[in-house]
Amino acid sequence: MIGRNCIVRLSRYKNALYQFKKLGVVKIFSDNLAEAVNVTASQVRKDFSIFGISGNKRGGYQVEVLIEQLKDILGKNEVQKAVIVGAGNIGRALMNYTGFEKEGITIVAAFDIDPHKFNEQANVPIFGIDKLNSFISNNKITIGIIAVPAVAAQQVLDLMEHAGVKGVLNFAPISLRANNNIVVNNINLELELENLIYYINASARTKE
Amino acid sequence: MIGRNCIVRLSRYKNALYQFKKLGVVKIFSDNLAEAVNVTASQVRKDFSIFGISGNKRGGYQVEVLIEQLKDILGKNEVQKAVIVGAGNIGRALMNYTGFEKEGITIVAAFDIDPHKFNEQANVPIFGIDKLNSFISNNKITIGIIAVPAVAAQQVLDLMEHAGVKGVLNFAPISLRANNNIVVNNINLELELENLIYYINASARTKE
DNA sequence: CATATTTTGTGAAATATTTCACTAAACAAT
DNA sequence: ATTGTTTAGTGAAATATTTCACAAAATATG
Ligand SMILES: NC(=O)c1ccc[n+]([C@@H]2O[C@H](COP(=O)([O-])OP(=O)(O)OC[C@H]3O[C@@H](n4cnc5c(N)ncnc54)[C@H](O)[C@@H]3O)[C@@H](O)[C@H]2O)c1
Ligand SMILES: NC(=O)c1ccc[n+]([C@@H]2O[C@H](COP(=O)([O-])OP(=O)(O)OC[C@H]3O[C@@H](n4cnc5c(N)ncnc54)[C@H](O)[C@@H]3O)[C@@H](O)[C@H]2O)c1
Repeated sequence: MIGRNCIVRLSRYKNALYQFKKLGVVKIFSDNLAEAVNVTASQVRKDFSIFGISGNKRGGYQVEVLIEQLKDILGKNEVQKAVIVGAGNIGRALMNYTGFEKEGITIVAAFDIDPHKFNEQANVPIFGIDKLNSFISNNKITIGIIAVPAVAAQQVLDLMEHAGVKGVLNFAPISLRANNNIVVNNINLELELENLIYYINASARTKE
Repeated sequence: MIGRNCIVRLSRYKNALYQFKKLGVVKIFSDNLAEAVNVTASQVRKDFSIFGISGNKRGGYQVEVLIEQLKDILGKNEVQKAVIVGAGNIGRALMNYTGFEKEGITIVAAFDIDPHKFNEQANVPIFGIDKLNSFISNNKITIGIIAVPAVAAQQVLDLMEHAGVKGVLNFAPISLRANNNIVVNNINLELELENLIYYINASARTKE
């Protein structure tokens, strides 16, 4: 199985390629991409070779072709539907965000336990949590986003898993238990800040 | 220099330890922690050995002591002050979040370019971006959070860097250029979802 | 008190990841 | 055509990370 960092780099290459494309760049070399993504040129070539992506010696890679190949590997050639559970601060920020659409990800509905939050007419409708199971199976939703308080997160994950969700992005700062038929990625902002603080201090220490 | 994954694990150990402490657990063994964090017991011990954390053979580690040692390594024994730039969806979600305080991180102010967003009386006051520089230096802020649109992100980073911020958490989905006197951690949610999609598909492929 | 058991701490071994370095293809220049 | 230059592709080497496995310490047991 291919490591997460490698897949993250593929996403970064793709993003960099979008920028290059916007600037009118048509062909690109491994070292241009390397610089844009802050890795070595051989890393770029090795990553590509793992996935059988090839360019032309002395001619580099065609930007458009490369984007398509990366999108293909990353499973971006069909629109992905996601639901959010928890229409609080984070949940609403995500619902209002328009940037996922251009990445082929649509947030189709949200669910909450608090009736004050319900709003079936909103752009992203907010339903009661009791509707989650049928909504997911009727609409073949594969992605769930957990944006509820930590205490409720495991229970929401269990609901999602049972309903047939295949992957979960979890914002609650606790580690969740899941079967291995479901993929869970955690966004833990406390941890990210903590991590930042470590490296700030580490870098201050090195400088003395 | 010690890799990010190792530091991330330290944070996870600490979080797991808080849970154990809450349950009244006083001493703990490497395999308990390993299970809680989903790594091997020797990984736990190796991590600890890197930082000179030691327990007692057959007696394991004292939960309270271990928490303090980890907090110390992670630089959590003093309160850290952070500012947000960009009082939009994400910026406001972070301002309203009370969970950072218990981690010793205080969001002391936010800054925006749009006068409609200004609110100097709010719990977390929102000022004009022109006040950023003096606020950071007067208040010795070390952490900046970028929550502005991608096009403005580099410019905000430059302002922060110039003002003396040492570490930045960036929510804009682009790669930023910084000197190496400043640490930048990126939270790229598009990328995280993309990554999730890759592994969902990969796991579907494996199962056939 | 002696013996058995548990669990740490850590070199060594095993894996995984990244970088090196070189071959060969593609193209340009003459 | 010939020669030179550039750059992809890739095994091999170098590094980094994780796991193994075992000696030594701490504690329990009889
Ligand atoms: N807001 C942030 O900036 C931030 C930062 C870091 C982490 N987080 C984490 O993200 C999660 C959400 O944070 P938030 O600030 O949006 O919280 P919030 O309290 O604003 O929103 C949580 C929402 O979840 C709903 N909810 C609670 N239990 C539920 C259940 N069982 N089923 C369905 N809905 C339920 C609540 O009604 C509420 O609307 C939390 O775990 C938090 O720790 C948030
Ligand atoms: N909202 C989300 O869920 C979400 C998800 C993924 C990524 N992001 C990223 O996070 C960032 C913020 O997203 P958002 O949804 O909060 O955007 P938003 O448009 O709601 O808010 C951006 C804020 O930044 C302010 N701003 C713009 N230029 C500025 C400048 N030069 N100086 C100071 N303030 C400035 C705007 O006035 C606005 O208040 C974006 O880069 C976005 O791509 C957001």
